[in-house]
Amino acid sequence: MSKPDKTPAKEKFLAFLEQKNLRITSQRRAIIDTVFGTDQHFNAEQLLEWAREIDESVSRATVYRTLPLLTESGLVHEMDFGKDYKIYDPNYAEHPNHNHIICDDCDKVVEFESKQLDTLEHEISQNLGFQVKTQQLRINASCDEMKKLGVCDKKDH
Amino acid sequence: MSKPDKTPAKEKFLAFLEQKNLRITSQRRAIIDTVFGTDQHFNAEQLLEWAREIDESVSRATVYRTLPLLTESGLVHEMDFGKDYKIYDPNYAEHPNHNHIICDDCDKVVEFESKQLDTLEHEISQNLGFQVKTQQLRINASCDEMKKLGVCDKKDH
DNA sequence: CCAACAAACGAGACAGAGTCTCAATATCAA
DNA sequence: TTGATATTGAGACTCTGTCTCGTTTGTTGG
Repeated sequence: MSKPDKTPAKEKFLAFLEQKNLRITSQRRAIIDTVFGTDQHFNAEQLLEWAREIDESVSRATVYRTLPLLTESGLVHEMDFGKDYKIYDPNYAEHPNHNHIICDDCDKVVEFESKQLDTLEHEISQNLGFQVKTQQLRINASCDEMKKLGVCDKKDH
Repeated sequence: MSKPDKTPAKEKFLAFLEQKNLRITSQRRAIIDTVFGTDQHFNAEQLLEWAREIDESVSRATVYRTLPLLTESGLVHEMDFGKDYKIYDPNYAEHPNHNHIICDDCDKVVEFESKQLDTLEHEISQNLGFQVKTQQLRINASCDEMKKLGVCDKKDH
């Protein structure tokens, strides 16, 4: 549930703010506590909702202003999969360069890393004359197998 | 410039419409002629603009209504890369399952296919208990090497 | 502790992509 | 030709995200 080195990310981000001469406001605290207090992916609207549970005064604008700082710090990863899919990953520092499988049936997002895949991508890119900067692989799939094991939690909607 | 079997896609789509008991209107004709008359990627707004050159009466709503039909037919592929990156590929039937390298410097989009990559993706997914339905790999890169060869057309903006 | 400056704030206007409604129109089979 | 109905355009609307502006709040130096 709670990982042993979960708090440091928060400290790192506070240091990041200080280093950039940015102020630590109560609203930012609420946002930071939310982000680094969860293991889940989230989108901007969810973050707003959660942060408001800590500090009701947090506004939409502040959330949108803080998200770029979080990604800039390298501690949170932004994944822009298009409409309804712009989500943020608070565990990026621990698992950079991971890929995503999205279950079309239950919207579950599963992450994985593959050195083999990374290598292949770099190889191909280099052959085409490109230097990889970032990559984003998304696989849409169905997880019938997993349902049997109760891992795929089918939502009713 | 013009590929030898470019027209068939248009015929296929007309057949697709007929099969679904959908009507062939002048607006749809304009859109179809545009889509299957280009090799380029495009977004909804560009398609609207181009189609209006053929038939000025084409509306935004009709473009947005027709795009799902085009993707449903399997002849056009939608790639939702998020903000400003939802683009459509009219050559999908000829090159399914291809991947994209986007040059961050010049916005050029280069496509590639890799059997090795596909196989690896399927392998990994299967190991995690998923059946791949669609996949989308986007690599953001810089193409300094290509610039020398004049392949990367740096835009001024 | 206070003052003052700048950073950060919230509210709400705005922007862009896309969806939806509805009355009018066009297609196509009979 | 006609009639049932699919399709249309205009524009209202939604949603995500950005921007402005007047106010508030951190921070630093005194």
